[in-house]
Amino acid sequence: MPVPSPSRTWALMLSAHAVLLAAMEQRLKAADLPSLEWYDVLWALEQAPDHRLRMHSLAERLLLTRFNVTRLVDRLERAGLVSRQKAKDDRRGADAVLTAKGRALRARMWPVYRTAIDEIFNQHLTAGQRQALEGMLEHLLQARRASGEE
Amino acid sequence: MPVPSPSRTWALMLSAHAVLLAAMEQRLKAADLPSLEWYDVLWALEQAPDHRLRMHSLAERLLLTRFNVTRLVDRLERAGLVSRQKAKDDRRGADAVLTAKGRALRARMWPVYRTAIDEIFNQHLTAGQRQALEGMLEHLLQARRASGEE
DNA sequence: CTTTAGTAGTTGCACATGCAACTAAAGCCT
DNA sequence: AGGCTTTAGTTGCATGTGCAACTACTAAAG
Repeated sequence: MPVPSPSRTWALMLSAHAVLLAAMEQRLKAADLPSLEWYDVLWALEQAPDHRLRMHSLAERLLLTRFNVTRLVDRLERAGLVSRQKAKDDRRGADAVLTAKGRALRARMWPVYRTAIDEIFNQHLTAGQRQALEGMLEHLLQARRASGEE
Repeated sequence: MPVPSPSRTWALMLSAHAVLLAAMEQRLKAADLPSLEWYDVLWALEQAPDHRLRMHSLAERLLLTRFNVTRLVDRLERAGLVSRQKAKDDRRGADAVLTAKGRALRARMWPVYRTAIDEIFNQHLTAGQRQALEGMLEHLLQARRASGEE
């Protein structure tokens, strides 16, 4: 007769993620801004050299599948926030490139997102707790990476 | 000129969630079992008195919207894992009721899920870390609840 | 070269989700 | 009782996601 409750800690992690993320999204929506997913794309591109990334490395950074990124970029392109350009060195490839409008939108999103992170997340933890949490999460991620590349 | 990286801790939380959850789902799929979402429904019902729950309280427990639960239960019902029964006391209401088949499936899923939680999550943290983590997550959730019910 | 294998990205189709509108039944209020 | 509001749950429609199959190109092997 197993105790069938999944590890309490893991269950809490799932709940906390769901609740906090929903709260974040709500903040953005209330400010008439697009989703966190769009923010992630814009931010990934803004950080990238020349504000451009190959589709597959964008997928890797965002932890999404290639075909999902294809369509995510479709949407951002329709909204004029990024544009697609054929890669020079490999004629199969395409870069997603941040547009001026995309940069401007990200700049408008960031203060809202930042405030939400502070109020929903950071503010409720001490610096020591945040550091401990980072350590744990990084360790978990690293363990996963190690087991994935066998 | 804001530093536009979202809080590193928060970003790590998002990444870790995505990566660990994907790993969990993969384990289930590799064992030819349905998703965690289905597990959650089955487990919520198994814990409930009489193995039944009103649709809206199921939604609340699973942190899903009502209409999403409607269709989630549709799918589980089609698979014979739960059945719907009109509530007696309130003729608008409906209960989702766990079937024998549903119980059996959850029993088959649990060992796989449990192992995955151990190997992907628990094993990489000390008991002290898990406890600290639980404390933080609970505190965050509680802060959210407090701010939600104003 | 030219065949074969692999990689980058997209697309068709089936399925899942979000939102607003809907039906049906309670619950109030006078 | 009759009407107004609220609550439970479902559904239509537009949008998003997952998987396998596809096109176009590159790279490797003979």
